[in-house]
Amino acid sequence: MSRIRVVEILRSETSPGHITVKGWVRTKRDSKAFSFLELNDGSCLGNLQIVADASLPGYEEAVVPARTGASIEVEGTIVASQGEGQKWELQASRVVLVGAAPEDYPLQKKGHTMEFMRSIAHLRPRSNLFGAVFRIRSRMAYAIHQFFQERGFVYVHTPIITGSDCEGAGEMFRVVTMEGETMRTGGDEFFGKPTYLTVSGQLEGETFACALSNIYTFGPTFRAENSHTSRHAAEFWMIEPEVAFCDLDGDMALAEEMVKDLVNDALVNCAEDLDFCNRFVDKGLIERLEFVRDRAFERVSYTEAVALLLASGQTFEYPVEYGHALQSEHERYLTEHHFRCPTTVYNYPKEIKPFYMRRNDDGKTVAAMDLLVPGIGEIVGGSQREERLEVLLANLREQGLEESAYDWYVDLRRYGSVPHAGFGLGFERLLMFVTGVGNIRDVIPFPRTPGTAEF
RNA sequence: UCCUCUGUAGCUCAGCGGUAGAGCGGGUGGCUGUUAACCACUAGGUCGUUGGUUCGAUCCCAACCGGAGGAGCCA
Repeated sequence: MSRIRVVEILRSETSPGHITVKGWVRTKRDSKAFSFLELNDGSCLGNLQIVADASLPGYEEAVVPARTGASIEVEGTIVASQGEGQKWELQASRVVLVGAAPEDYPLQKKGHTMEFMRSIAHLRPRSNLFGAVFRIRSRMAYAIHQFFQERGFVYVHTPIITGSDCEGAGEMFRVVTMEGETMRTGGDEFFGKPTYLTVSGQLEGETFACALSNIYTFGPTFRAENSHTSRHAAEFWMIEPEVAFCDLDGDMALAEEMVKDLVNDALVNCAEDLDFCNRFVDKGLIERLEFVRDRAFERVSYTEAVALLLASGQTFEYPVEYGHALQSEHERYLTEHHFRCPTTVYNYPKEIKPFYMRRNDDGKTVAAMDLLVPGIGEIVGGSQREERLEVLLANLREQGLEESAYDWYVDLRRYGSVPHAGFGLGFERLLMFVTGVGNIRDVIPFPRTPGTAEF
């Protein structure tokens, strides 16, 4: 008999009748005459309650040893439950123990700390929270493709191994080939030159935007920063759209629309899992997501933001000063106290931003933007790109960068240059925002952070 | 890289200058259409590592290792 998924049964209006389910035992309650088993197969948060009479053939061999963590296959009839707490239950006619779980199975029927769960990352998806988080992660990945595909964006796979050693977006991991235990470098490089793991697909993405108009990338990104925070990982996923014939306003509008769309998608399609997060992770989660979906985001220029912070009367650990980057505490004040909603800050001083951002007419600022959300900070960083050849070359020189290394990038400005803009959205930061989970390590299946590459 | 906190049973923690306890989990028995079930009994620990102080250290000190939070950097 073919297997039916638990989610289908739990959502069924009428009894699916005689069926087979397969999954893992979450808990079991024995009585003399029968056992209750809670079966979860990962198709949804909820478990299916199974009633197994002690008179079943094979009860001793299959049901008795089917303790928490064991995998089983059960055939039987779905009937309305006599007990409180569930609509349907499975009256078993046959139970097969597929894989036993000894009594040292680490996941107990109690709350565990997130730290402990990280130490058993191979088993934590079997818990309620991590099952929910990773179903949401999957759905959000799908929703991202849907968002862009519906708007005519082309998905581009930019390289993971890159030779651009000064993308300016952070410390990079070096790619080398091994000769036994020694690394082959110098004049004997596999690629003929030093290569690195990408820190951004933006520069390559721009080339495709200047051909296919609207593109996006969605893939792994690597930073070798020695960061020990709840918001940084060495390996994470990033979404980077790039749009030709687009200015900063269009860029900001796209970022805001995207965040709203993804939040809405989660509310609609991950309701049960979000409800769990709302109850056990962050009590205000759903209210906040609905707020983000329904209300317009705030927009302020960097100059206005600085004035606002100076006028706030707040004492900050780092003083607010025009020309300096906004500190975490400043961003937090804006999103969590002043506006109390997602906020886009734009037009930053050119000195604190990279060479490729478009110089504004005031000569002092560039057309950059950061979308900040309460609780997390920057979730999107983007800009209109400098499309004027002479200005771009001047920027390269001003920042002491080797012009020849960016030859192909500069070519975009030599041949049919167009105004264009784009941004990067940290996938995991979005997930933290959507699930309320406070640590990036808990929205990545097997997180890589300094000193940790287990599993 | 810097600052702070932390490391005691499988898990979560308490404790004390004279070598340790609880709850949960595990095991055994009982009971019940149960649902983080309940009741009784029971087994688990060279108190992160290495030095130092001391008659004596799990407890005090130092270094190291691991974990967490914050800062910077950013996504």
